[in-house]
Amino acid sequence: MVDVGRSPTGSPQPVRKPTILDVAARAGVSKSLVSLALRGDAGVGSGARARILQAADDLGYRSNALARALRQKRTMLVGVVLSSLDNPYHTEVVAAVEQAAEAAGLSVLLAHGSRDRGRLSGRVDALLDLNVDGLVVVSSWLEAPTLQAAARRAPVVMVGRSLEPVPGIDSVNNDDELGARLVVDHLVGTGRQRILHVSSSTRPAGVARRLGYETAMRAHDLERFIQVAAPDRLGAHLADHDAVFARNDVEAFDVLDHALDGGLSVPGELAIVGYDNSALALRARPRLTSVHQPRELMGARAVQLLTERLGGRTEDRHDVLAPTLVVRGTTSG
Amino acid sequence: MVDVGRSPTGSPQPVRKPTILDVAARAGVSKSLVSLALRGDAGVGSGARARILQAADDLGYRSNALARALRQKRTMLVGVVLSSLDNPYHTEVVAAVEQAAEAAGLSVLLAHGSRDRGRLSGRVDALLDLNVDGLVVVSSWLEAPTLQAAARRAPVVMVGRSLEPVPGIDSVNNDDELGARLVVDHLVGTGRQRILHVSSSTRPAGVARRLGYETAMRAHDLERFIQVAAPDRLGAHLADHDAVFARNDVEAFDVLDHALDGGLSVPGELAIVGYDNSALALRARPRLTSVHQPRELMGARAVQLLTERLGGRTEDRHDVLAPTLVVRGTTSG
DNA sequence: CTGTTAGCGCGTTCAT
DNA sequence: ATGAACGCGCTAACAG
Repeated sequence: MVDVGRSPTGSPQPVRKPTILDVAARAGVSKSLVSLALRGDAGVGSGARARILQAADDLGYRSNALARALRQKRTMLVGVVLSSLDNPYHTEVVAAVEQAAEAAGLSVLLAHGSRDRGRLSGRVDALLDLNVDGLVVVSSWLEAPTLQAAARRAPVVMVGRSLEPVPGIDSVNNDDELGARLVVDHLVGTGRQRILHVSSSTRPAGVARRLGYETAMRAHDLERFIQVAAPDRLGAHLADHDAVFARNDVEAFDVLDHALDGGLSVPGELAIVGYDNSALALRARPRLTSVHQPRELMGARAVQLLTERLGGRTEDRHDVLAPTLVVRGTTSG
Repeated sequence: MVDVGRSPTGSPQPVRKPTILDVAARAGVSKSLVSLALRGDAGVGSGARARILQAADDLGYRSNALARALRQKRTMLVGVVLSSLDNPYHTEVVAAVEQAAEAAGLSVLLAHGSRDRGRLSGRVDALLDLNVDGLVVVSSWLEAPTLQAAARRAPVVMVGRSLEPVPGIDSVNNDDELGARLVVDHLVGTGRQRILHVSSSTRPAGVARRLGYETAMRAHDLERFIQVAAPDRLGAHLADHDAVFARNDVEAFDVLDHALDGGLSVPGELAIVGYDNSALALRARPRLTSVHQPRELMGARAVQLLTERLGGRTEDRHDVLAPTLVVRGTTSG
């Protein structure tokens, strides 16, 4: 019962992980040949190959990814940084990136850093320290210097809008101004005039959407109303309007909540539109009209841009995809 | 303009990352001393130390985490696997684990694997291949063999319930049976009798909650009603009951949605209770009564169990924390 | 005390 | 099919 490696409780520590040398010894060949065989190199005799595979299997050998990465300088890993686990849209983008990465034979590691600059850039470093082959940023909280420093270590693609375009990093975004215009046009087309724009933050995307709202409202020759406070401080504001265009679904959801609390009928007295068309839009009652960002496409493009960089491209690319409006209960019915 | 390292677009590739040797050369010392100095070893002359730090700074040197991990066999990394990015409760648990890990000086890497066995266990391997010091599993989809194999490589802690306790891995969980009893007692205490339990799945936690429901109902000498289909196939079922206890908040939210669609008043005609007390509970209208799992505590315990294992503990531990009921609008008002 | 040399850790790669 | 060198940082043993 002195069976190290399998204590009564099935403990973890004991067994030193077998290395390539153990496999080589067991198969009676050199470690070089083991390396070749395990990676399916053609020039390995079938006898040796069989013995090697057998030995590796017996020992439960797994090559040490660290050692390999150290030598090859590539990991087939792409890091994804995100600052918000609780905004469904962000996690949906992440899922899309994962899917595209997997299709490209890349493995995704996530690092999450709440909305704190320091922590977040620490997470970026953690990923880069692992020598990820590329980085996808799903957060607008990283500052240009941090991003550029990162880009010096690995290709970086930003999904979503950064404050200013950062030289050296690619981006995939939707056309926020167009999205805002779709919203305003739709609302005006259904007879709304006093359209309030709600945006609690000055995140880049929010700014772009606000500009889009202003432009579109001007085009319709309508008065602009902008509420920059958080939705829960809307107070009696809502009653003065017949529609709200919120910066994103999260805020639209909150606006809806407040409107209903205030006894307003939606969409009767107040129409509400969100942005992102996230899962939240489908949880709202009534269902939330929202601007759809083509996340699958965006995720796929992000990975594509990354692999292009890895392939040698050096010019920056900034893809802008067209959003679409999904009309639901908060503006019709 | 042959300035490699800073192409016109600020390209990434060029500059070979400086190694410890570069720093040593620049400071005119051996690489050993650089290593010592950078890690704050006492026995380094202040002159040398200054020159080394200066050199490192000039070069923007960052030690290669891979090389270090390879040597030291520890990474100060803890991997977190999760199978659902869209269940708020899961991401809340992850956030709690992150916070606790950070407090313990550990850095968290996330791997996400939808609800597919194969993919998920692939993600586990990816993390282990990076030599994470420990693994926290926030998913009930990993099978015992996979978990045990993982535990052979690093300490594994499961947050939440696995089908069977897996020897060799620790766990932190809430008492699902108690949670269910709290729900039933509360409902009965407010005059409900025909309480339907809704559970679309047979995940371990769901099973435990169902058992708890049955036990509690029996204790009250009440008839048990169990609906195992997804909430959207509830049909007219709801009208036959005066309360629903759903397996988790996601399903409770859906039940609420259907009840309202069906013209039932909540909580008047139908009371609804969820489980997890996730962000979703606060998005529902009326607000969802739900069983609170102490996630911060659970996250902290998970990290604690991990560090204990790293410290040498070999007996399994299974922490069970007490849930509490948070009463809100779907059962009162 | 301060600093150096030598070699390890593990897998890949190249010349033989 | 193999030995030797390599990638990069850590560390035990040793010299000044």
